[in-house]
Amino acid sequence: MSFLTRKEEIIMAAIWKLGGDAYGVPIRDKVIELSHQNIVYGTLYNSLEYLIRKGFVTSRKGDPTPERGGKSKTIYSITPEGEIALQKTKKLNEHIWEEMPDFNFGISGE
Amino acid sequence: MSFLTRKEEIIMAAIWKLGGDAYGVPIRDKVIELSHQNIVYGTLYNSLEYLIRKGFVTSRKGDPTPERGGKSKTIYSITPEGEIALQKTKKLNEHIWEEMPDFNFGISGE
DNA sequence: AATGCATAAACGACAATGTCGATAAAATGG
DNA sequence: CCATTTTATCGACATTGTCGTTTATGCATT
Repeated sequence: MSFLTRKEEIIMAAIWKLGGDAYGVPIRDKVIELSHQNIVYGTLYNSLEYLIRKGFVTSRKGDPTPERGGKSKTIYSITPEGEIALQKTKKLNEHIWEEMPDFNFGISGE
Repeated sequence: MSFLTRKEEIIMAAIWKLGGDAYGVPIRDKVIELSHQNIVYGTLYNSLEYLIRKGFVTSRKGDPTPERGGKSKTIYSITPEGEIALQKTKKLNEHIWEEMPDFNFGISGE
């Protein structure tokens, strides 16, 4: 495709809204908040892997200062290429939806 | 997911903009116009199949009055469920992109 | 220091979608 | 009939999406 997939878009937007980099748990929370849909960690980390392969995201190990426990956090950051991809996706969205003729869109009841 | 995928979204939007139903060739043209990306028929018809399975689109054979030749056209139409899916996708887009903090978004040069 | 608990990430198998090139089917004009 | 045009379908393979399970790591309590 060359655009972000829907899932990628949501995940990238989530990281973006978290300031451009964040680790798995808050990313997941934000994805759920944005999409109103659950996402399990397996799915999230897999998708992040795809994004890394494409060069839209990088990852690095975080500080070894966990509050309570757990593996060391992996911080995911959006790359410049990732920003561009996000921007292109935004443009695509706008283009797709502009001047959308309304037949009976959203007027189901009256 | 439960949302339309990116490809599905583009194809649905294309049919929508064509008045709610259309056959393969104009759909393809519209998809290319909307996405600025090529799409081969194999891809298009496959995706249409997925949409049919999901109940977002129906198909029927068109009039047997081709201009020059070709198999009889297959007309694809958006169902009420398809409209709803399209609407949900639109809402999702809006939600994802609202209040998007601009770091240096789109300001690459100066 | 062992055990259990909580947190974070990674694995692995399989399903769903996306992609492309090649092929088939139908109709018309010569 | 045959070549050409138009439309649709097939089939193989790549990429993404999904989920349940497992591993790693550190803190707290005994």
